[in-house]
Amino acid sequence: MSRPTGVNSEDTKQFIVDVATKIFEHKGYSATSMANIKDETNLSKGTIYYHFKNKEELYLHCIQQVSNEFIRNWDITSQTEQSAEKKLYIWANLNNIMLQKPIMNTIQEYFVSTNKHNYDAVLELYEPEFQIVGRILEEGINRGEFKEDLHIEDVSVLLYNFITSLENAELFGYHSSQEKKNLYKLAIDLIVPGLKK
Amino acid sequence: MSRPTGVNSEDTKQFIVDVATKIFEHKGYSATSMANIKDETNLSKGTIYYHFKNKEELYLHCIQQVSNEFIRNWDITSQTEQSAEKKLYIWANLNNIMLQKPIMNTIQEYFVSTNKHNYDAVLELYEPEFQIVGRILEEGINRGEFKEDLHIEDVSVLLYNFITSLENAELFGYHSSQEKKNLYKLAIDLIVPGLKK
Amino acid sequence: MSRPTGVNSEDTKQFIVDVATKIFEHKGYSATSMANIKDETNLSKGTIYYHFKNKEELYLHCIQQVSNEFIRNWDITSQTEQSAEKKLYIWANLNNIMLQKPIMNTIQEYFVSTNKHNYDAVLELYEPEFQIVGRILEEGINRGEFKEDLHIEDVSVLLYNFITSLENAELFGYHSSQEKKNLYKLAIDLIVPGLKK
Amino acid sequence: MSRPTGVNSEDTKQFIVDVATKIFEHKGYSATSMANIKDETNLSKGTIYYHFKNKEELYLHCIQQVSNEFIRNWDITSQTEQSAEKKLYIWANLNNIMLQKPIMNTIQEYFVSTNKHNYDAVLELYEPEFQIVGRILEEGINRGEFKEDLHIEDVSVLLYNFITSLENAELFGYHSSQEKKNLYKLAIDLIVPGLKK
DNA sequence: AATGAATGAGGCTTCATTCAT
DNA sequence: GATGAATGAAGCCTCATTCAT
Repeated sequence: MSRPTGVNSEDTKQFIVDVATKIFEHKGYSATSMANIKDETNLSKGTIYYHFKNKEELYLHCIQQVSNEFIRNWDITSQTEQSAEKKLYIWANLNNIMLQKPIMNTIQEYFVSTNKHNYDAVLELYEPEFQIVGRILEEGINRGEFKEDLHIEDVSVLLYNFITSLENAELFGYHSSQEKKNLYKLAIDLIVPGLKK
Repeated sequence: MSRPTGVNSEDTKQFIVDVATKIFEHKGYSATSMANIKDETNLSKGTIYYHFKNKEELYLHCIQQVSNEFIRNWDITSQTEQSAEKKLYIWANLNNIMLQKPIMNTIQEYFVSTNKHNYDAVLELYEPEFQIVGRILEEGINRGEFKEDLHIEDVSVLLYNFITSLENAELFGYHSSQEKKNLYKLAIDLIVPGLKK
Repeated sequence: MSRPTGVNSEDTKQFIVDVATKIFEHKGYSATSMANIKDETNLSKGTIYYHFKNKEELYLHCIQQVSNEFIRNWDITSQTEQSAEKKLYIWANLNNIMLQKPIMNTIQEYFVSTNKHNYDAVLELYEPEFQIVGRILEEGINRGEFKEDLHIEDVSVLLYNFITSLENAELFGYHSSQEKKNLYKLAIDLIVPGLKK
Repeated sequence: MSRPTGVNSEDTKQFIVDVATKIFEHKGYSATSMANIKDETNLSKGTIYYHFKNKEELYLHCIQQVSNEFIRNWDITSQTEQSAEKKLYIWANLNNIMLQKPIMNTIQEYFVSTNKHNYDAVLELYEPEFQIVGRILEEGINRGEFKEDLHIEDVSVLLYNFITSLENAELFGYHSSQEKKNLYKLAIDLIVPGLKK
């Protein structure tokens, strides 16, 4: 990722967010330093602080953008009329493609390391992504694909955590893109029988 | 948690581990400072360093102990002859009871924030716990309960991540003990159909 | 030594080096603390670390500068055509004037206390100064002043150590400038007969 | 060096001094820690503090012993009737053999790092060794070997520093025992013509 | 005599942040 | 808009020393 040349304020800000996101994804909130971001962007500390009040604001900006991007991608990918089951596979695959690292893995750490105590505020951050699962389930029930007595709320939580937990796949030796793709698919394979009528 | 009075080296060491584990669980590796541990134990910095070479060693000691404890508990709980399915429920429940926070959630962060690159070393840390799942699956297949073509390796990873990801339940509003218990149970309910013949 | 007012990065850096050099000369490597340097400069710890990666780099910077200064001075002082014998006196006197403390006395301690094992790296540090002696000897032999069978390498080591060891003169009660000057001169008086034909 | 077996208090104390001397010689005063000495002796910290009030006392004890040993050795070696010139060679050689490290190289560092300001106290520490040189010179003059107008005081300082500075020989690539021996001999070769009539 | 657990001051370094230019 | 020098709190760790046993 290289610094935009026809520099304009908004570009610089976006550039910082992009670089910072990569680092936060990789190192989490506390372990990422403003110096890391400065080094990786080749900008000055002053510039970063010109665009963002502090580390926290920059972090939240990154989170927000990744979340929005995911939603946008999902909206595009899922438009076509398809079965809820198919949509689960698409959703899992999108999670894999976008490697939704920060959302689950770093938000929690960010919260405790900044001594926040209001969990509701966390939830808000990934509420939109979380609702995607709920909507798929709802659709599946309405279409008669899934069991009618599924407790959507609970199952959403389970599915959401199940899929996002796979960002750790790397740790378990799933390095190639294809291996990961298969793992995400297998996850849905495994869960679908429990959902279907 | 209050300081043991009949002071003896091993007691002090164990006391530090117990306190530190709680803090690491709560704040993760980087966000936990040695000062935190000093304050919470009411011991001096020197004493903590007398018992542990450095923060990393203390952390690994904590991880190890939690892991061992889990294994020990599992060995006791799972002795009786039971179906693999039943064992999955017992295993999930044990995960809930022991709130296996540090293992999955902080190890990854620890690794990245300490610039470790050797993934094998991480795996080793929770290998024993991880194998539990594998053995249940194997047993289920041998007993004819589960599908013969299950890829044990992959499914272990999925199940392990699935269940350990639920340590985030709190975030999603599952506060009471009973709510959590139900969630863990529901997770198995959901996955069992995908495993069974 | 007082803080420069027309603050500019390079000035600050140089100011730190100048202050640090004095302290390292006086206390050696291990006994000099960054806090000493902070106190003596009236700068903040952060500022010192902004200019120098760590204590070691700062120390080496000081060493380097003192060495360079000596070489520069020598190059100026020794330009004129003179006998090798005369040059020895000039060289000894320059050593006295510049009080080459750190080079011999602290480098060794620095090396050991930082667990360095590569002797070549030490040598490099004062190689340039060391070569001065060699060149004087060579010149003396070529000019027919000194014995032809002098082993330049060995004698350089001896002369270099001889003269630099006199930085301890203070310890032996040589306090006034004149007393020291005489001592350095006497050293050459004493050694010259052994060199001459 | 291994711990004496027929343990008795005085043996233990001596053992500590012997081990500590080696470490002080190698690392100097500040860089040597009581933990180093504990590790190297395989004794407990308590034991070391039982025998020595503190690090400083232990250090001075070591210095004292090395100095005494040197004097004792010198007294034995130099008894026989010989020329002053010959004695210089013997003295230089003894310096080489005993590797008189701590005396010159660490005392200075010890003094500054402990904020001592009374130089006389340093001198006292190695006065006895220092006097050896003076006595050789005196003898040389009385015997008619050396110039009558030698300023014994000054020349002693020069000779003493000259020879003790060679403890750095290692740094200059003189590793083998034979190489060092030659260097010490060459030093005297070089200086003798300046002393002789 | 000997031990080793405990202490807290102080050492090196990193960090988020500010601000004059 | 952008820079980078400066700051001081806080982080990790080592050290000499004490003391109950």
